[in-house]
Amino acid sequence: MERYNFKKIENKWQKFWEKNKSFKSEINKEKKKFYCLEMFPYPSGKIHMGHVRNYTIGDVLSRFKSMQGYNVLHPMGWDSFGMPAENAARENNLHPKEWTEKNISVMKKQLKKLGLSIDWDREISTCSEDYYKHQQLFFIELYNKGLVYRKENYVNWDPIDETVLANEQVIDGKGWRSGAVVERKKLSQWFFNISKFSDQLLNGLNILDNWPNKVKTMQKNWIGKSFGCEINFKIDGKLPIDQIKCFTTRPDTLFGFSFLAVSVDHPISEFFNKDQKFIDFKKECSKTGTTEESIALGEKIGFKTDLVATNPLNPEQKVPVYFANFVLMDYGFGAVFGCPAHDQRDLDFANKYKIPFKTVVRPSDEKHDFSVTDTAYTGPGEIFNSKFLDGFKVPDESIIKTIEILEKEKLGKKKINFRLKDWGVSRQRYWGCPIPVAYDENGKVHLIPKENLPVKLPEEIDLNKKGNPLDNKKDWKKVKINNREMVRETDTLDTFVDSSWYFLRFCSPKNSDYGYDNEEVKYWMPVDQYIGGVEHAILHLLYSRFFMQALNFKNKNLDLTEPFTSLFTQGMVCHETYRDENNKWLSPDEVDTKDGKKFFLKDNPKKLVSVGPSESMSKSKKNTIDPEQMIENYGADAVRFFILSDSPPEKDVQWSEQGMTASYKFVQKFWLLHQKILDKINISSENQKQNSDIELDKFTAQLINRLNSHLTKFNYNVIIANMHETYNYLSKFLENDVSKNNLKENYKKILTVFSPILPHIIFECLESLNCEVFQAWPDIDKKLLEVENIEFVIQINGKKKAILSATKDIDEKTLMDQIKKDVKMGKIFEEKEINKVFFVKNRLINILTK
RNA sequence: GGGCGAAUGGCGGAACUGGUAGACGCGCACGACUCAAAAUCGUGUUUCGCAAGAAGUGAGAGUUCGAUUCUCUCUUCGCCCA
Repeated sequence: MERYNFKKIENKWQKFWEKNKSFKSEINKEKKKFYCLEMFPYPSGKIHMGHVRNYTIGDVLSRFKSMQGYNVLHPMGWDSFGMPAENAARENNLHPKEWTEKNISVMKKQLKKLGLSIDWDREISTCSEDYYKHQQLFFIELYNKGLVYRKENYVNWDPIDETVLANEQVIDGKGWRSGAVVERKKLSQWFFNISKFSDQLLNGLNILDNWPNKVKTMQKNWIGKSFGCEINFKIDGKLPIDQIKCFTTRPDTLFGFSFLAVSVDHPISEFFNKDQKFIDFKKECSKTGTTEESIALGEKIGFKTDLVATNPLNPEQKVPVYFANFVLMDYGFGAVFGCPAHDQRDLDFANKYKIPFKTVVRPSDEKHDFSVTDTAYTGPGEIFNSKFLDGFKVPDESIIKTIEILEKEKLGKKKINFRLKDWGVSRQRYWGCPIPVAYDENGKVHLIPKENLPVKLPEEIDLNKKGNPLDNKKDWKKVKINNREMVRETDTLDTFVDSSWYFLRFCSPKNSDYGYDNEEVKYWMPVDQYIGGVEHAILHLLYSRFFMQALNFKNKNLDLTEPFTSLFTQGMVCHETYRDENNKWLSPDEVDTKDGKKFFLKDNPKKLVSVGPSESMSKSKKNTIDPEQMIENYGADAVRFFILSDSPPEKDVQWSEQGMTASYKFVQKFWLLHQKILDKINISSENQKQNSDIELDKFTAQLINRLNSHLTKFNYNVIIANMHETYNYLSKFLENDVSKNNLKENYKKILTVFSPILPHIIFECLESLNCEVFQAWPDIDKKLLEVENIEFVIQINGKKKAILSATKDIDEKTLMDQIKKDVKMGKIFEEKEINKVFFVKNRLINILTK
């Protein structure tokens, strides 16, 4: 018997699918559509195991849905703008475009080797002019709708490289390449007005029933709607400042007011800009960084001003005004009122600067002597020490009533605040979509006329020069609009913009006059199932949702606000980590073991290797496994089988060599079994159905029934277990005498339902069984799911004592009689008196004795 | 610091709406084949116990005839936000 030659067979079917355009998708209004989308990859060089997992999950679903009769759209493309291309270009002296295109061609070949059911005719690449020209049009559309604007904002500035750094390029406050201390610098930049849709983006989450709650909570927290009030504090001092506005969610603690803190970027700071001490303080603040994290962890420092603020509810109370590093200008109004007793951060600050304060909330069970010293009290209770607020229940009643009082006295007003900030889309880089605007000699913004789009990236570029590459490109910058000399915008768009609408492009990838075609989008959208890593739970998904809002804004272009009906977030692929005696990372193929406990260097078995915990695969820790190598060694079917087998798709999975070989062996065994089944069919004759035939009918029906549910719930690891069970069952089953056609029909169904997992070998099996290779998903005869005999669990006092086979739907009395007749069980009733009996139909009986 | 989630054999994990815990795989042990090994096949494999039996799903409580599943407290771990 011939061993299964996966290389030959996989290649054969991949060619077959390609030649026949088996996965080409076209509008067909007769059929229900299913749009299955996996997050498209960044073409970094080669595919990694994360891609294999992501795309295998999507492929199984796509194939399943199309067998169920859906018209499936399953496209693939490339998120191909971005920084790594520029870095690689510098290192290898290769143009970003060439580098990117080379990677795409490699990765496309690799993906094809996985046997994915992708409609490659719809392939898109965000760095192609054909894609980004539409994006420029969207930019103009959004600009005209008033959703795009310019404002000054801080960036991480590397003074040596004269470049803006992304947050992840700042390591310990220094530029990752130059090592220079990073400065905060103000630049004029482009923003998308995402915060305009805060409420819609928040409320939209409510209809996304098929999104993981985790992701919805993350988005909800990110949007951060808070209910509170704005309060004007009267200011006295030598400066021309009358009042400072604060936002607070806890106006009810106003009698605990003990200082006012403002951001160093607050407009009033300009009155201090000549004070050397303030300048020093501001510099000190910039060292602690701007992220909320560094502020939370860092030391809280303040700069005391001579200003005095008045408590609006208690005008005789005057408190000092500080600049403080923990107040951010872009949240609220850049000013907070400090209430140390009921906010830990305020308390730390007050204790540090010895600012006196008062406790105004006490837990309901505490009496008059409650007071805060080192730990702020933020829980529920009631207001005290607060005159006319005394006795209000904290939090709800106290906050609402206090706001009512403030509004009545015209001291403040109710306000909803959002944490969500507008989306800064300017990037001072070359490899991105050019922003289609120019500036006249007065710096006024002019849109590039539509007929002059796309604004193409210049081909020739020097990435080794300091500064923004496009800004250095003097000839490219010059542009004539309406016969006026102007200067182009040299920033490019954040690559998150590229991925915010690619799912629309897939519906009509070749539409030339707009980013998408309305009719196609109406048919295919929304995405029925979106699959990707949870790391994109916030930004990418929120930006995509925003884009739908923005395209619909004013003109209801799409008549659709949520792009992704269902979302599935898959876990990561992990592997053990290895280090040598010098603590240097080692890759798995440099390491060997005999017993799975002691590991040593392959080249030098005397050198022991220390084994670290299994972590998500990453190049920096060298714990990666190359998918192409695995496909080469074991075949795509075996790799698909393994990546689905060991863990539920939403959880992390451990890569293991043993698991991989086991999967390979399964594929081989499956092929041998297939030969045996073919032989059995050949030698069997066409008989009347016997017991064994009916048993097989039932097995098949139950299998399909279980698979239906597992597939819709993404229990793919259980499907793999079912495949093993089926293998075990069939190999035993062949010992029976069977009816020829019955075996063939059942086996065909079994092959069919496993084909989404192992498409190549199953297509080969179906072909050799003389069957159509594209099978429809089989229906089940419901009668076959019924069972005649139930294995009843007999419990005495809640403990399992025996199992008794009884006919289906047996009643309690008949079953009790049977139990009493039973040799072993009967005795119990002689000894003990029955107190009560619990009978669960077709399941169990629980007998309680005295 | 806040939010969310998880915890089941040596390991990965199964268990429908509360109803036989440990499916399936890996590993391990023994056996067959072999001069031998690998591969393959077969048997076994939660723990304690010779056995009958008992205990058992992170710990402790609660609801229930019955809890891996529901409730509360705690511990540990993970993720996200900070």
